[in-house]
Amino acid sequence: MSGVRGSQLLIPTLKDDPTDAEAISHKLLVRGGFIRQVGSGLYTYLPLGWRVMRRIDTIIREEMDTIGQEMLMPVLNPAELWQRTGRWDIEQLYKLTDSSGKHYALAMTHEECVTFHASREIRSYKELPQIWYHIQTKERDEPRPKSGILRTREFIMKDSYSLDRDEEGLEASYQRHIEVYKRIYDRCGLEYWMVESDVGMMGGLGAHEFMAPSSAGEDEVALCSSCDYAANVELARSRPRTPQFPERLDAPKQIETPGATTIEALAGQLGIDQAATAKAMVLSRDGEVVLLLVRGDDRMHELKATKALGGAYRPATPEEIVATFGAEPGSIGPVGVGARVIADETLREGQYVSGANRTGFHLLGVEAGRDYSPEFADLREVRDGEGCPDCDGTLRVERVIEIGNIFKLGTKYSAPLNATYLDESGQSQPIVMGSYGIGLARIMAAAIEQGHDDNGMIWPASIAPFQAHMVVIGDAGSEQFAIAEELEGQLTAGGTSVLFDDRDVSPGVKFADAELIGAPVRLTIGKRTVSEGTVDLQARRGREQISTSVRDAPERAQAILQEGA
RNA sequence: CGGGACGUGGCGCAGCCUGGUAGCGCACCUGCUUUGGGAGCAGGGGGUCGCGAGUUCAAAUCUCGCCGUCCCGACCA
Repeated sequence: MSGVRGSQLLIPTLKDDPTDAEAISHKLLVRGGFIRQVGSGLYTYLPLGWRVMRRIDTIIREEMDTIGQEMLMPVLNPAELWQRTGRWDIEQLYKLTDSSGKHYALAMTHEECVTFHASREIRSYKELPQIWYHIQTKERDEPRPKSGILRTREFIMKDSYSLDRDEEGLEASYQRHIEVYKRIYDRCGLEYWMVESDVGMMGGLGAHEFMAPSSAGEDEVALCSSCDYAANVELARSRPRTPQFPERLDAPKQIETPGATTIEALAGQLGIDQAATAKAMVLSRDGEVVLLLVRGDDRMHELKATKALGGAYRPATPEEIVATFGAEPGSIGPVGVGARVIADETLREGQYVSGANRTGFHLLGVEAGRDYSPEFADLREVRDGEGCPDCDGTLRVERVIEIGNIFKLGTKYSAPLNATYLDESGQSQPIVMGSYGIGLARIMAAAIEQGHDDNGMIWPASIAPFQAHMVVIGDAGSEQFAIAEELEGQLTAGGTSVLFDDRDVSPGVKFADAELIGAPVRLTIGKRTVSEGTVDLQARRGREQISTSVRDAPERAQAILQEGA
């Protein structure tokens, strides 16, 4: 084994940030010559980028092999499989027709395919449990690819599927995945959290996500400072502060509130706490007008509202509002209305100011249960600094990149695709399934988002494209070159991957590229070090350059790599 | 799908408002010098200005349409 020569490697680094890149990982990957864009949401991994992907791939494979069996399923799937599970109509699913008129889907994930195989190959409880996985290209017609490789239309995913006889078995497979996932992310040198997540429209029995903190992320999670509560804000709960209620009333009292059409104006005019008001939002779901209420100081969370309503909605038009409530927006409330009313859980107790359904008027002392009878649901968005729902701690809200997810599917797929087994008594039972995904490129991007400085990337040793970057100042045939080759041999013999930069460019270019590419350790061999019998060694992560003897250099380089994950 | 921006040698940009046939930096090629922080000098190559119509004697520049890319939002099994 030997290192890779810089003169033989495609290293198309750029001095300037690409115009259309926003995320740091996107900028650095393009600048460092790791990726190039082919079209919207479509990227080529150049040699440097692909080296990183392969190292991530290897880590995932090594860990997954401890619990599952690797296989490979096709990207192209017959339409029928997707029609049977009802997923054929998903907009993000690419559909195509072959020359004979048959319809196909480009798989966005492989529940259908796995379940198809399970239905044909699994006969008996004696063959369960199973965990099958593959690492393969996924296709999704993303409405809006973004942030470089963070959201693309084609990407490589490790997806695994557990087959169990019952929920107890599923729970065990789920736990085994959690342990394996933690080892994978630990080995990749990422900071991450496991959080409760929404099961999505596919139902299911529960789900978690693995989230890497980064400002480039698309999701937000709520984390408790003192216990292990951690949840995606899509379903996070919290203890809101207690409002300062005005004096209790035996019945609602109508008051004139001219021009007070916002909570801020209303609370200001009445001189009360915004949290002592109820904010009304009028929505339309399938043409039905529905009134949603949250506390005045809260914001409605759109996904929570969607779940409460049972599907997609739109804001009602002013005409619909006037027709339904007999008053204009800004004076709408729940008392005496014919429409469906859904109130946030915070409104169960206490008396709130709400619209009177008479333009320019509000009601004081409105009480759920007494004055109106809503459905209750969790509708409010959790905010940074609120109390933890499980303990006395405080929640903080952090932006994150989703680097993996795990779902308890139950029989969602096995039922429609007839994946069953015979139990001890000869009864046919549906297989209980789980599905588990990791996006390789997300790991790569998250590692950069979490490890970079002004000069470039700072890779964890475990997934770096090269672990050691040798800057050789001198031509082939020089004394520097000979010493560098000797060091290269020792490093590679010790299992270290080496980029031997022998390019015919100035030293400044080599140093700049070394920092951009971000190998965790850099060795510099020049005339000066040769005359002293030394090598200059530098850890990429903010460390001073040290001078060491040629003999000690490999060992000291190894030591730096050990520290760097 | 709604909103915004952009599209000019490989990359980053200027020129457009006020029409007159394209320029700068980097990169690239050749030669010489240089070699511990994105080298110097000299010479050189490369662009039907995203595409299509229109206005005009004349369009990178004005008008209309389309396409592409990015950003915000919606969406994200």
